[in-house]
Amino acid sequence: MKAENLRRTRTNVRANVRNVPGPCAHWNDEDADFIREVLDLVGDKWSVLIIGTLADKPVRYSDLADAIPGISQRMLTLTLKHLQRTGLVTRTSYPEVPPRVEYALTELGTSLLSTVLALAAWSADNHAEIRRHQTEYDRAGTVRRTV
Amino acid sequence: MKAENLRRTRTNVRANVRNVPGPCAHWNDEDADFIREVLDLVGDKWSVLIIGTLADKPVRYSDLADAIPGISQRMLTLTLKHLQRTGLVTRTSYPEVPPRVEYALTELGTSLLSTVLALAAWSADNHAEIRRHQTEYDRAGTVRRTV
DNA sequence: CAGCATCCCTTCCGATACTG
DNA sequence: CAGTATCGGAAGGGATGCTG
Repeated sequence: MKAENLRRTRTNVRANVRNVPGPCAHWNDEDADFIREVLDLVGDKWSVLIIGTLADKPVRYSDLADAIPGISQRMLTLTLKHLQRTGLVTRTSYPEVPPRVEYALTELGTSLLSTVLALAAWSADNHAEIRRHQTEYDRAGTVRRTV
Repeated sequence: MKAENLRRTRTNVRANVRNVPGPCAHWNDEDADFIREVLDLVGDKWSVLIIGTLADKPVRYSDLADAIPGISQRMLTLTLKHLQRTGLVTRTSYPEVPPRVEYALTELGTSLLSTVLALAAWSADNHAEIRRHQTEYDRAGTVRRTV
């Protein structure tokens, strides 16, 4: 189990501490793991784009590649497998020549889509304000660039 | 602008194509950029944990470090700066000895929290089913491990 | 058409040491 | 206490070539 490198350092102190303050009022440590699992899935570079593309109909592999700007073959395949494993999409291959494979959202995938749409709406709503903050923050950092 | 390596390859073909199919019924390419920006922010390893910890009261630097299991000093500082730049948290330092610095959610940060809570709820609700799919998927892959 | 395997460069991030 | 600076391993992800 390679527990040998649990040497206590200044970082990551809390692992060895009893009686810690709860991390957050909205979830416990275990919940935090779950949400991070979902965020790792959803926060990756392509998953959300794929889910969005599959939103209302099954799409075949090459059509996905065409529909999603900039995705590489490798990442398309990898992400689809990942989504499949999580139970968000299904893969159906039709024994024809030439071969045809269609990917579709499962019910689970659809339910996640609607949740993600809330985030998309937030993004659209607050995009301008975020930009404002960013440029202001960056401008403040440029003061006295003495070099 | 180093446009020289725009040699058209089999990957990433769409960049050179006119008349492409829209990527998704729920957002256009530009929206996709915004949502990915937010996902990059929120999908990173620590942002959500920090936001959750700041949910109902300002918290000082060292208390954040204690409250969030496993975070390194480097990542705490980095993520806080990132969240600041985006306008989700504020930093207030009190000129005392010893120094005290408190981080707090802005209104923007609070609004994002409530959106993220929806995702947290989804995670909790569907965690068990996701696990089911994962183990089933993995079991299927273990068939005929001939080596 | 629908992938898989390989190479390789970039980014992320934890550990560690040092400062106002 | 609240950071900054630097290093090195691990992971992410694009390009390319090959297969059923």
